Amino acid sequence: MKISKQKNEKENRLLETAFKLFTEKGTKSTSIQEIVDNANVAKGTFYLYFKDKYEIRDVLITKKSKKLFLKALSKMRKNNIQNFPDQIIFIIDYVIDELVKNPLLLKFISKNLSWGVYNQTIIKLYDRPKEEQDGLYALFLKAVKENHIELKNPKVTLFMIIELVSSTCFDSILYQNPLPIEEYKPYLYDVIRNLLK
Amino acid sequence: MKISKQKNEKENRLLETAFKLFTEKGTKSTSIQEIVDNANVAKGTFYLYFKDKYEIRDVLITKKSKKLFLKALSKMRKNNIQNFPDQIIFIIDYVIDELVKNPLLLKFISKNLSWGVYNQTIIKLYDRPKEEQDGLYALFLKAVKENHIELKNPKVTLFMIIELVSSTCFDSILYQNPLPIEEYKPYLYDVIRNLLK
Amino acid sequence: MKISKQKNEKENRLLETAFKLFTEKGTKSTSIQEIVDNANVAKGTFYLYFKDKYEIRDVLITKKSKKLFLKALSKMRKNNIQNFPDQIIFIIDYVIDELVKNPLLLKFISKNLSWGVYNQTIIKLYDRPKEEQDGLYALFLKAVKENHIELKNPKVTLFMIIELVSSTCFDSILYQNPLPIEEYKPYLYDVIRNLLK
Amino acid sequence: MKISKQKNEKENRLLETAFKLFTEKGTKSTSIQEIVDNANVAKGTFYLYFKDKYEIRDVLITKKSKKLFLKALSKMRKNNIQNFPDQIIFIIDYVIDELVKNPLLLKFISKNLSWGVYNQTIIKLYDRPKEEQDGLYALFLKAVKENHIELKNPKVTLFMIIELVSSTCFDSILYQNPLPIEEYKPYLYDVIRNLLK
DNA sequence: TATGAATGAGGGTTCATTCAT
DNA sequence: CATGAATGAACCCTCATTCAT
Repeated sequence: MKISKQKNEKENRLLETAFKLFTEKGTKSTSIQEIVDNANVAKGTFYLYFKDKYEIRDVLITKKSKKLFLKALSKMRKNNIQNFPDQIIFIIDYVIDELVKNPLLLKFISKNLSWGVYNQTIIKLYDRPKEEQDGLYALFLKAVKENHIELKNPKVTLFMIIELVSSTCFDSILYQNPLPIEEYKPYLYDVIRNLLK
Repeated sequence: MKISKQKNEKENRLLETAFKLFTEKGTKSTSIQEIVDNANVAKGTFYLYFKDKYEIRDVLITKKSKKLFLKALSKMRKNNIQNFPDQIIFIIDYVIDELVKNPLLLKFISKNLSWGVYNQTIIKLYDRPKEEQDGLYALFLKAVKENHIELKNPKVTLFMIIELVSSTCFDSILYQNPLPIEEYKPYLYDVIRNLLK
Repeated sequence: MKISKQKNEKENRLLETAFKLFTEKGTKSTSIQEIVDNANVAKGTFYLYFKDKYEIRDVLITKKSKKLFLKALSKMRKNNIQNFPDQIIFIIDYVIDELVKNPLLLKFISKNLSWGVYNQTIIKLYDRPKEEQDGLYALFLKAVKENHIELKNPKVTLFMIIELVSSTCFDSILYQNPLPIEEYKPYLYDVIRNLLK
Repeated sequence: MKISKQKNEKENRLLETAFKLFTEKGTKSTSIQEIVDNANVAKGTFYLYFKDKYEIRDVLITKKSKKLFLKALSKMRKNNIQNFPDQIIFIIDYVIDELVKNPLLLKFISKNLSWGVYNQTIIKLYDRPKEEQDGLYALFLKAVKENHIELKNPKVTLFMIIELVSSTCFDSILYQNPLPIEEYKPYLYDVIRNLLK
């Protein structure tokens, strides 16, 4: 038990250090040497846990994203929001606010994902056998049905929403382009509500 | 004159070779050595024209994009399309079709641009003093006015359109996700027409 | 007793696994990690039985060679061959045939021994105090005497035979160079019979 | 011209240094780092001339062997030896004496070639289009014919001679086993003369 | 005996950049 | 303008060996 604790501790230290460095200076220009130096771990130890720099990056993206969405979902349930478009907006709003608070995370995600890939990451996030019923896409579908909303193609709609939000908010939060995020939100939510009609 | 032709010829050979290699094997794993070898040029010559690998990459993105949009605009004018939303859709449709024909270009652009950056690239494309009146944003504004279209914030609208198109079409063309591009187009154009009301 | 059986079992598992990997991918590119993984044994356990990778290799060469020659000798005795040169040829022929059947073993031996070293390995094979009378060299000497064969220097003759056989047969079996082994044998045996006159 | 001289100089310095280190401590335990350090050359320079450690080793073996045999042939011609077996013995004797004087070279060759491979290296040594008539095998054949010597299969005979000489002399020179080389020579030359009858 | 997490020296390789020609 | 040999920092990765459990 003590051993497995230590083991976990090293892995965590590597993950946290890598995240810090990746956000500060980008994945490409962070060397494994730097990661292990800052994590106070031997070089070989890195390879005990991760195949290479890109594996630790992917683990980080998945972990961080999962955490973010789980928090959003749980908050939404607590707030007892019933109306479907309101639920969607709530989740988006929550995630945006989190990213505003944590621009490093935003930068990290944005720098490591090309167009469209985040979409797949997020949708697949919960698609594990046991939790499938709770997967993001499954939840979306279920909610669409229950709220008697008619969409020509719900999958396409979800896809467009995720892409629109992620690609535009990145600019808005980090560069206030075309508007600061709080001013941009009304336009964005307007379009989303339109998409859900 | 012959000399400056030759000079230009070397630069062009470097650009074309770099483009070919970047699309085939990615920017990162293309070395300057490979570029100059394939361009039949000495290594030092590369540095006469470009600061480093990333400068030549940026020059390429801008050149290729500019060419693409200029062709789209010129085609649109020839076709004498008057109605404003039709004009927008025509340009988008033309660009998408070009990228479908040339997926290497699409892949190159997508792999070298993170969220939101393409947007800025495109908008700034023509924002040089002399051509400002013909800049993409300027053209958009002028057309909005002339067609008596009322948009709360035209800049935001243009921004959302570009981001939505670019981020979703990448997935659709390359991976048929969520739908093959031809099936996806109707949904996309529908949303765009809605945005322009 | 059960314990010592288990101990022996682990050692044997290590030996067999190492042999398999060494023949498949070479000694140098087989790591101790691979050996212990395939033997289902912990890494530390390896060091309980062998000093390093090269010790286990040497143990293997000796064990495998010893087994081969013991089998050849026992077969020869069963066949009741009396004439001395016939005995020598029989043993050589038997060993060659075994190596033809098992080219991995041949490759393993050939890749791990440089010129002349195999000779010493073989000659010393039985030179342990108690068995000296049965050592290869002792046997050879005894047989020379008993058959009233006159050799200027029996040791030199045995040495030349072993070297000639081992160095030429390797090429012949594995690469059919200068001839396939079955066509080469007559030339080889001819020379050996000449050496024994 | 000055450049190509300098270029050649670096390559030669690398070759000589590598040879020295390889003979002193073996190919495997000589690192490229050591080679370039001792040659006063940057690490990258090594890769300008050789793919890896094993390419420089092979270049060395071929160069050194070629030199050795060319010297032997030229000496033989000067000495005007006519009788064929005497010619063969002369060449072997010359090469043996050279290796006795230069045991490092012998060790280097012996440590880097497994059974039978040297044979091929030597035979192919001069088999280039223009010199084919002077190739070792061609020379052997021509001489066999001219001296009206009848051999069942000259290629096999040459093969056996080379292997017998190389594999036994290594032991004899370096370890005086089974006899010091000068005492061993008569036995060896006896067998060779027998082979050539 | 047996384990296997941790180590870190050491090796091979790449490549952007410089500079003398 | 053009060259390309030379550089050497930087990187990734492997693996034999140790040692606390």
